[in-house]
Amino acid sequence: MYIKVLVELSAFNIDKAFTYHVPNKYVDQVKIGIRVLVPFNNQKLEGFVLEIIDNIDEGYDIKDIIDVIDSEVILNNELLDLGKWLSNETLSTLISSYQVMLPKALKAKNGSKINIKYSKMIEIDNLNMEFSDKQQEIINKINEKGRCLYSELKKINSSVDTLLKKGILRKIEVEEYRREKNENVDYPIHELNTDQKKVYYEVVNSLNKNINYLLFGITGSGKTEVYIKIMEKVIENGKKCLLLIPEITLTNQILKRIEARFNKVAILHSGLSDGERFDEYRKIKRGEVDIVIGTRSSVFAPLSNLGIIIIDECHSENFKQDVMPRYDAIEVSKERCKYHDCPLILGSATPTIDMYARASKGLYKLLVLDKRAGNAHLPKISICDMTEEERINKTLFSKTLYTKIHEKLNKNEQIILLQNRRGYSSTLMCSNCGYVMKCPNCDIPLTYHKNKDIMRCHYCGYANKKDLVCPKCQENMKDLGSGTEKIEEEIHNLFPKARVIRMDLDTTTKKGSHDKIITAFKNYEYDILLGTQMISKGLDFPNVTLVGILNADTSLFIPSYLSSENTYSLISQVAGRSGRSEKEGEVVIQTFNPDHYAIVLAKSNNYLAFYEKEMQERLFGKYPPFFYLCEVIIKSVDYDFLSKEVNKIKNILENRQPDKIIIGPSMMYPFKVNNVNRFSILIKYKKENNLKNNLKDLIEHYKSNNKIKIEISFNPRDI
DNA sequence: AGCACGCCGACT
DNA sequence: GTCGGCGTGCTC
Repeated sequence: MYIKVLVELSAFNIDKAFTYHVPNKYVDQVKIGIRVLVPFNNQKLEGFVLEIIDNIDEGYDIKDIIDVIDSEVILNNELLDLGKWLSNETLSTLISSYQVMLPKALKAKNGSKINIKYSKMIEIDNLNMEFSDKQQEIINKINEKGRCLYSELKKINSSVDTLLKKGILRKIEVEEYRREKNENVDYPIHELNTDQKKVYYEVVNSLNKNINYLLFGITGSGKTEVYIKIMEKVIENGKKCLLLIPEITLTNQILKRIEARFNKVAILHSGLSDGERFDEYRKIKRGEVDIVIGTRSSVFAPLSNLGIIIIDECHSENFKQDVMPRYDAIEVSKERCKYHDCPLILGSATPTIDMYARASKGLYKLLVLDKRAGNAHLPKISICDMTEEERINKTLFSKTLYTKIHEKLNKNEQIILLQNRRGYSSTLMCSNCGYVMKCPNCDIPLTYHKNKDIMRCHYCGYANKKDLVCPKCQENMKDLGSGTEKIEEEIHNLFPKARVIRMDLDTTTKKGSHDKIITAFKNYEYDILLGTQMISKGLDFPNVTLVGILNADTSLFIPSYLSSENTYSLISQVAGRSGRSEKEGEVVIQTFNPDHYAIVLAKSNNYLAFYEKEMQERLFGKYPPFFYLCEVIIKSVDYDFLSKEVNKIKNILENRQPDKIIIGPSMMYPFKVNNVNRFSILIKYKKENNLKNNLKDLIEHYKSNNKIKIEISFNPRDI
């Protein structure tokens, strides 16, 4: 018996199945889709069995496999095919496509061991004697439940050991799932209103059809309740549901709500430990859950009879992965729904222009919820012109916002403040010559972290002590910019009695810290929640009546064709956190560009007008949805060699694709990450016209050159 | 990717 | 003389 094995290394020049011989003692255990250990170029590597063949005609010196790793199939037929589709679709290595679908415990990676956790349980083996009172107590306890944890019995009294020795009891090992279940919280079940019912019936009446829906529902319109009712119906039909959300901030919130309604739920996100994720994955694979909730990569969850995929906050750029394989979970979902012949729902209060355009063309079926559910109303939004407004003590707070915050604090209502830090990190700069401290590995300024008093690189994690004086001119280094930490300080000064909690990258690194912050704020242990982007989506705090956007312009000035879309979306989303119950909500937007259409139209909540205006801009700038984009990323440690090659590559592409607009090569930002220099070439096109084949040729050409790496990103969401 | 082989400089 | 720097080639 011979097998074709795809080994764990991800490089284009070895991204193919190698042939191995299976010794007789392993023949019964080898199946397609399991992992085996093989010798490979003086190494021991793990790999996936892709094919079984009886005889071979190659002239290689074929080696024996060393070991069989799995007894159960890791990659079933759907996943095997999906991986092939994915690597072809994203021009990634096949092995990277398989690896991304699996939890760490099941990836092909020699030497990584993540085990199943067992607990020691005690059962009754043979009752053949008289017992003392103490012994009887143990026996009764076990009889109650059938089996008991050894550690618990031991706590009652130690006669459990005697009974074990005598063969009255026996010890068995039982698989345990590590994630502790949330204590059940009661969530009110809402009756669907007329609009919600319309959406519900539309979907439920075609559950066995492969339709892609775009659910355009304003913030607070009750999308989640509609999802829940639809999922109930899917489960009633004996099928499983997959619910994707953009980031882990939201997982616990939505998990609690879903677990209050359904028993069998699994969750997958990066905040879980490797062991926990392994356990959740096994539950899913064994068919023990009806619903999987998770972030991007859970789109590959091994549900065998999928009945629906719902992608909440589908406008989020988090659904696109920005390392190889550069896939879009929305496109993968479409593929999986096609396979399972079931619907896909893309839900958002602010669909991307691209999505809405598809809906207008009939590629997505549009569903609309344009009123807030219950007695809630949309908040009153006011724009605060920072070029005119008086500021309090030279802080970032305008008089308007300052006054409103005081008002709300006095009424015991809560406040959310958004510090949109993107592209605006706080660093130290020389007050004389403008010198800033940069990362030695990546060419970006280091960010100053006041709580630890260090400078840190947000890309590679490099950290160093801060320079007290400028190394060039010996002047003092000054704190520049306004990270959340600095604003927190300002709030303390301006509102000394207010209880403030901060939520950003720094305060949420620890496991479970997201949830702690959100829960504490929800329980009114704090008056003000200060945070970055991560507080903008999905959170539901009934007592919040004021949202302040401290600087709405930062996202507007990012040099990206998506900057208006992202600004509109961010403002609408964060504004949507205000006034979610009976109390009237307010929003204050501080901006230096009070006339910009993204801000003006976000204020009036006029998505359609924004869509029309933005479509004109996109047409003018030759951007999606009028043109497709493809980014060719070229990396090398060797700068001189790289800069020569990127120009060659541009010329090759221009010669082969005269029908396309080719921009660049340009230096990526940041240019250097971990000492690797990066250029990109942007391709704009209307028709594919052999583009993929030409890019494949390019990869083929450079695959044996290990000085240069090429990666392709179709429909990039970060340029 | 990562290991061996091979060819050149500077050290016990 | 040898240790070790990294350029090149190859992996069933």
